[in-house]
Amino acid sequence: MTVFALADCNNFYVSCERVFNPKLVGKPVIVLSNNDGCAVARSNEAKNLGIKMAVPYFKIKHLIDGENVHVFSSNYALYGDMSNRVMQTLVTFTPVIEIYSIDEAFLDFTNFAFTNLTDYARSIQSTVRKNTGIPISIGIGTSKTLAKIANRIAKKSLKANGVLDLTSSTYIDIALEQIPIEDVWGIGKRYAAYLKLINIKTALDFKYADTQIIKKKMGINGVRTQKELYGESCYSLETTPSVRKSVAVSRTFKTPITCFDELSQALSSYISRGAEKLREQDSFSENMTVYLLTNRFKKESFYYNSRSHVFTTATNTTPEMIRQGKLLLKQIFKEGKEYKKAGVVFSNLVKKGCVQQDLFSPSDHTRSKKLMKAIDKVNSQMGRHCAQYAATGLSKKQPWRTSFNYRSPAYTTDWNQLLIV
DNA sequence: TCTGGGGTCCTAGGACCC
DNA sequence: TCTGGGGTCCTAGGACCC
Repeated sequence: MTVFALADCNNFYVSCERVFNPKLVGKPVIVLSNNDGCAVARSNEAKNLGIKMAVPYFKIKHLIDGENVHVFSSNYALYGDMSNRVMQTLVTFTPVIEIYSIDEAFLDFTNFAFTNLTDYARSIQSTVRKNTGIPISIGIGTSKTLAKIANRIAKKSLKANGVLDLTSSTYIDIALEQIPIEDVWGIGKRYAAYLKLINIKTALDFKYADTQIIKKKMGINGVRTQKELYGESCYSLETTPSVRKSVAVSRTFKTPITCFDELSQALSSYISRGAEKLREQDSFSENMTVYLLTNRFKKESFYYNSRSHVFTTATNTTPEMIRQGKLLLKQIFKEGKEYKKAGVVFSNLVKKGCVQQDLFSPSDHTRSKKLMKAIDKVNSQMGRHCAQYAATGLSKKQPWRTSFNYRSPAYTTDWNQLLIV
């Protein structure tokens, strides 16, 4: 039988801010999404004030001012680096680990037969805290879904205090009864709404529900989730990070754009970033999709359109992609609209060495490959936007640039922003 | 006034093949 | 009058995750 532990950082982005700013401990703190749009991380104190996940900033402004909530813009350089530190510590406790997201990892405890798992988890918890300053919770179960549920309870229950071992079958059903159906891993808003209609309200209801009904409505994954609640593991640990099957870059603009040239600059910079990501993982793209849209909250005037291009030979060369991207943009751009967001998706990715060449127009990419390599090197040594394409615009004050008005310093990744004590 | 970004997988249906 | 069966591949859309 498998045994998995899920280690999950508590209110991760907020905890990262607190490590370098201890005055924030015990106070309500939130971290906002791009353009300071929505609350994407909340301290427990902020949650207790009723600030919900992903709520727009402008809707809670009164609360923030009234209750003295500390507000931060997203600081991805800091969170990414802190995440690495946490993961590096976790690896020292078991080499069999799946880094599931920026703040979560599954650990394989399967062969820890002579270990008290709760004690072991507590020592992981305290070591991570000591090494990084980040508080984590750990849930243990015989399937990933049960480990997730154990983690959820570990976080909320005072008695569990951050660690819960749910491998003993005696307690599983008691735990499942406390879990609302929408909190089960794999069951989102849509399925939860349906399940409640047919009187499946908790994880326990789901476990003992008619499998045929689940299969019909939710397909094979619904059945898997049900099995996982029985403790039968259907999702194994993915220990080797898999290469991406698609790469996307998109941004919402701070202020709407009406002008084609500005839109084209924004899109060119997203394509440029996407091409960099492709080169980072040695992938080439066969298919590029460009899309744009107006404010999705103004339903009456909403406009969305997209167009794709298939490259004869898969590529990751920025200028070639920008050229095609602009052609696609021209096809979907409509005069007089107020655009709020644009993006690009690269799909049908091919690994280096597997790119199908064109028999009738064989091309030599040696020069462009050298150029891309040189540009990537400059940018990695001198900073991301050091060398860029003119198509992305030369002005620093483009209206489409994402704003971060409350961003903390990059304490751990920039010599000029070190914490001064 | 103001509302994020980046992914994965599954399924149904259409086109096509023999 | 009466029109089969089995299979693959691709795509769009819908669901989910963080």
